[in-house]
Amino acid sequence: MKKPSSLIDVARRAKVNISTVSRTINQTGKIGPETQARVMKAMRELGYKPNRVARRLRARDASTHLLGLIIPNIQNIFFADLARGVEDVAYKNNYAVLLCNYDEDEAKERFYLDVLQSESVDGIILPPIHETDPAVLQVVRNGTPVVCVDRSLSSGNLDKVEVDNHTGALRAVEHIIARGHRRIGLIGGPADSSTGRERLRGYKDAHAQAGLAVKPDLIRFGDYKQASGETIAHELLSMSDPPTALFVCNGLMTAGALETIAALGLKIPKQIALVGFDELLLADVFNPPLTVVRQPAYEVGKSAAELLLKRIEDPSRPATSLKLLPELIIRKSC
Amino acid sequence: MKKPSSLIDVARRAKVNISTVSRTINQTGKIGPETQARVMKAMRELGYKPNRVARRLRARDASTHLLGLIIPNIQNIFFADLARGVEDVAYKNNYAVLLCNYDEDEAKERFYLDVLQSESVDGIILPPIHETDPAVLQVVRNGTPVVCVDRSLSSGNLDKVEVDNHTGALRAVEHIIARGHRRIGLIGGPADSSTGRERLRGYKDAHAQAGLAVKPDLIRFGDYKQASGETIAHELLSMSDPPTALFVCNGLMTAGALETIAALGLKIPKQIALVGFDELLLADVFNPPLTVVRQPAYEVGKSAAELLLKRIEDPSRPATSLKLLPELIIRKSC
DNA sequence: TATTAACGTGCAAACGTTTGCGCAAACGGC
DNA sequence: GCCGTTTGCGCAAACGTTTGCACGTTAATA
Repeated sequence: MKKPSSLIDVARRAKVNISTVSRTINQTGKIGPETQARVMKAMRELGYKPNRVARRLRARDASTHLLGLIIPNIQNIFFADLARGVEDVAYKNNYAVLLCNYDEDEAKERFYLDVLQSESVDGIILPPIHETDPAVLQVVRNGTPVVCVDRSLSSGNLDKVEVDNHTGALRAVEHIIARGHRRIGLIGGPADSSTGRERLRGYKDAHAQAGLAVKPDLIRFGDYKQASGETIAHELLSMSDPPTALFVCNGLMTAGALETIAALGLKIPKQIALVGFDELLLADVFNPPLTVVRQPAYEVGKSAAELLLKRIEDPSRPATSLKLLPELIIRKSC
Repeated sequence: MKKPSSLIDVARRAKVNISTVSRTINQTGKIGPETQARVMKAMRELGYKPNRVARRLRARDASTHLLGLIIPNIQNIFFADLARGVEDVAYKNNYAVLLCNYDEDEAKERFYLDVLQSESVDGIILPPIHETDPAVLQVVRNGTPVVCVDRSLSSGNLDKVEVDNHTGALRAVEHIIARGHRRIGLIGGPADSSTGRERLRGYKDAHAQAGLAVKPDLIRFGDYKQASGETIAHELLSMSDPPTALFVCNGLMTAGALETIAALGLKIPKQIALVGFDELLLADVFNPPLTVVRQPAYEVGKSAAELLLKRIEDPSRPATSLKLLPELIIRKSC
């Protein structure tokens, strides 16, 4: 392992003190122009790159240009898009992002939370695993800037950016009802997640608005993974009096439900109509094209990163809460 | 920002020297059992977490339990799966991974390469942006363990794990030919990428085997993004004598090509047959179900991480080169 | 011309670890 | 009972930065 050059090497070569080198790099303090030139030259010649580790160790208050992003599952396109959003604004501002994948596993979330704090990142972006997440609260109390995305945390007034899940689900189910359906199956998110609950609320409110009773046996809760969409769709569709339409609460479960529908040989939308949450890669060229609620995933990530950067700059600013509107894209599946 | 407890705090509370604390944590050196117990107790009481930054600063040779992963595009499901593979083995071995997204942008790749070195990660996994990538070579010369995935680097004998792109493409095009097609359009990868070239070679070899001439005007090179699949498919399909089948060299471009086919109102496979590289989320429930070459993306990531861990442990071990076989999944689109 | 202020730079401490060295006490073999 | 080894632990240096303080020089003000 060849040792990279350090401040000391540069200082020696430029015949100045290391503090002078440090100051020219960071543009802090007054340095004479010719000294500055000498230092720059030495840096170029040595190919000097500041050591981020040492920098972070020393300046635990100063900005260390590292962000943490903890997401449930990178294979879920929603989070991939979100990650891209934070990545892009981070890069524009010369920040790097440490991306962790916790797979909805609480132990793993803790592990990564520890790692991120221990790496002394400037701030963390994450969807809390559930609404009272003590580990996250602890991090907040430690003073690390945190912004919640997608799901919210009940306590603490944090910066957060979410999607308006209630409205999204409401519009979707309104649309389903307008199409004449009366028995609408719900493949929901986890009951203890804010997204799952909000979407459920939208589902119920749409029923109430239309004067329809909700039938509890048509409501099931999945875990946002493909397999659960598949099995729940199967349960629902093999009822003696099955629903005529399905509202599926995320993209992966929608794919699962589609598997089941295909396996059962059902025709969409005639035999079973379907509206999904999340835009999918082939949704618009699917047969039939899928009616979905598109979440502005990229924008969520982007806004969250911008908020986090602002908070890092000014830790005392009041917490901002953004709620982005999803868009109902009406195609042919319902 | 509440200051977390350090070795010093623990040492004070346990009434020992900090070196003793360090040694009990790392199980290095002989420590008496009762001292050890006292230290453990103090650590528990203070909720002590070692500071990874300080640790890395000090022990630039010792293992710091941080891996770097640089990928072209997290929104490409292939890389998401790959990332999951490395993530999983990293987590099992108590490593965290710093995930960076360079979007096929050379400047961004440099930036992240610098960051990772500057963070003194234990090792880096990446698909080189092209075959002679000086920035990567420089990192290797510095002594940082590197394993290449997906794409290879011409020089240097590095650990690498790739997919057998030639065989994958060969089987795919053999299949297309066996279905009776003679004019096969290729929507290829970038000409300067090893994957693009290998898949092209498979395409050509399949033609040669069948005694078919390859028609240069049926061969186009995309950039692995959806838009290029869309435009190239359009070019190809609006020729006066268009191809009867398309071989599309990655998943995103396949989605793009499907957009065009849908827009043109062409029937698959009667009017245009199609085989894609990469398994897609809805491929098997698509209408018709898509014939694809499935790349073992997760396994690539997994193997790469395992290789990297081995190399970190024993830097002098001979370089291993793995080539994983893709699988042709024959469905209905060709 | 004398007093200040500003400027440019160096010195050294601090961040939280790991680790080579040293030393006292305990121990074993003769 | 003496010497050499082992055991258990402390001391202090080192990793590469940033930054408060001090100090000499020059320029501005009275």
